Amino acid sequence: MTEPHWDPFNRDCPTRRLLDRIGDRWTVLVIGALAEGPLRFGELARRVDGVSQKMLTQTLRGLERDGLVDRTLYPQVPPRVEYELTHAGRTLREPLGALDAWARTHMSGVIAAREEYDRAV
Amino acid sequence: MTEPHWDPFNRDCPTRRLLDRIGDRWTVLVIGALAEGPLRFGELARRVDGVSQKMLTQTLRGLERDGLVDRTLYPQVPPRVEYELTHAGRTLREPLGALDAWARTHMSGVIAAREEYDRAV
DNA sequence: CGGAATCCATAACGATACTG
DNA sequence: CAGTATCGTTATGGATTCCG
Repeated sequence: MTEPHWDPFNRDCPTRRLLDRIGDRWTVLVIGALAEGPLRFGELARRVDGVSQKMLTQTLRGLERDGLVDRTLYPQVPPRVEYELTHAGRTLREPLGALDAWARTHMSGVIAAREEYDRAV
Repeated sequence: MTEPHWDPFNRDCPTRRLLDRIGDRWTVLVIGALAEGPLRFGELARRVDGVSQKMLTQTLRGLERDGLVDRTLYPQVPPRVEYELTHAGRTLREPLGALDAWARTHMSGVIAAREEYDRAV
């Protein structure tokens, strides 16, 4: 049986492009916060603990640009802006959920290994 | 039906810790290169196109520290060093493979959306 | 309320040179 | 071969201020 493998070998493979896209501190977290449904800007800011206004805006713009998030402006005063995952964005929930499941079951072991390693050094 | 969701809401959740771990330019690519079996340092460097010696070393040290990669030194001259995924490291192949599958099917659409968005601006 | 614009600190990374 | 050490650059993100 051949093990599954993905192709990280050349600079322009889809995997690298995806990593360039979601490999920052906030993108995955914002998608996670939007996984259950639309949220306003301020709600998002409160849910994703620690994100600054600037980074939240920047992250959302990037996701919008890539067709993963829809932005809806309700022209009121004060303005109301809602963000929600597009269809494409929703398809990301599954693989990201798998990654999260891995984190929940294995991450404590990783932390333990790390502390063990640091003691040895 | 409640949608599956993962918890990105507080700073210390496992998901954030995982993202801190694999959310750099090279870690996921190195795991991918090791997915099929052990490799020597030089082989890894050639496969992960564009990685510098420094970053490859640094990435491998981090993975070793976290118990995801084993390092075996064969005391010869010149030295031979082999890296391979640990059991924990191998369990990461599946969720990362799912992410890669997503990239292969959706990434071209993402790129297209991006170019469309940039034309509009 | 939901940003945009600016400034600044640091972390991430790459290139190069050297070594057991 | 498989690193380590150092340096310089760029990317990233945080804090602050201002605005419709």
